[in-house]
Amino acid sequence: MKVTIGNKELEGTQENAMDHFSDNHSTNHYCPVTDVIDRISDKWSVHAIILLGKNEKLRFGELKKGIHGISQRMLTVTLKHLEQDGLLTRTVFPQIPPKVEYQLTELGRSLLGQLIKLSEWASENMVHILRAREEHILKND
Amino acid sequence: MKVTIGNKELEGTQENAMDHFSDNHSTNHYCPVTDVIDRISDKWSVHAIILLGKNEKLRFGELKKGIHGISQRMLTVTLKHLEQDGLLTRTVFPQIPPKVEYQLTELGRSLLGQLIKLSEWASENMVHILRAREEHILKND
DNA sequence: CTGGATCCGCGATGATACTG
DNA sequence: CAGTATCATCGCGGATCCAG
Repeated sequence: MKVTIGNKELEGTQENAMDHFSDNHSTNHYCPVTDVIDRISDKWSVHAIILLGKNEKLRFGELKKGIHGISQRMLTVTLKHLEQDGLLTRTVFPQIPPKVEYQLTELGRSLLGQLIKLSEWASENMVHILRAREEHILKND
Repeated sequence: MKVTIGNKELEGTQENAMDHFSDNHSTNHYCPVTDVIDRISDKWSVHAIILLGKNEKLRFGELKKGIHGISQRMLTVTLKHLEQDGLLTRTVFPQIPPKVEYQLTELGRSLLGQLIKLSEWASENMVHILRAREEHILKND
C-alpha cells in the first residue's frame, strides 16, 4: 500500500492524504479518491456548486444563465452527476410549465467549502501564474 | 462586478472568492481564476504535483512510473504546463544519457497544500459519494 | 420550462516511430 | 534517458430537434 519513489516520505497530516493517492500510482489501477477528484474537479461541476453556494435554491434556467458558456446538454449532464453523487437534490414541481429546483445537500455544502478555498488560492496566486506564463512566452523569442 | 441570481449573498470570507468566480457567470467571458482553476484541477497535473510533494526532486522517468496510466506525451505536456505556470522547475543536466529533474517551486508547494486538503475531503467523504451512486443505480430498476 | 435523444465536429489523448 | 513529431482515435461537448 505504501509507495516510495526515491526514498522520501511526508510527515504529519499530509501523510494520510498522500497514501490515498498512492493507490493510483505504482501498479494499482482504480482509486476511489482519484475517481472522486476527477468528478468534483470537473469544470462545470465547480461552477454549478459555487453558484448553488451563492443561492440556496436555483431553477434549471437560472443555473443556465448563471454559468456562462454552458450548453443545455452539459448542464443536464452535470446536474445529473452531482445528484448521483449526492451533492445536490433535485426537486420537481409537477406543474405546467414544469419547475425544477436544485439545492446543495450537506455533503455538497462541505465540498463547497473546499472549492472556495481552492478558488481563494487561485485568486491570491493568479498574478504569479499569469506573470510566469508571460515570462515564458518572452523567453521563446 | 457583483452578481446576484435570486437575491442571496454570502457573508464572511466566502464573499471574496465568490466575487472572483462571478466574472465567469453572467455576461462576462474570460475569468483568470477560472483559467487557473481549470489548469490546476487537471487530472494529470494533480497527480504530478502530489507526487512531487512526496519527493522533492524527480526525474522524468520516475514521474512516468509514479503516475499510473499517463502516456509519455501527456506527461511532457503536463510538466510543460506546470513549468509555464511557475509551479515547478525543470533542471537539465547536460550529460549522456540526459538527466532532467523536476521540483516544485514555492508556489507549487503552496498549491500542494490546497490539493491535499481537497484530497482529504475526497477520502473522508468518498464513502458517501460511492453509496449515493449505488443507491441511484438501485433506484433505476 | 425542463429536459431527452440524436448527430457530429473537433480537440484532447494515446500509440508509435524517431532523435540528440 | 528524455523527449519530439506524426498519425489515429475517441469521447467531450455543441447544435438541433422533439416531448411532456
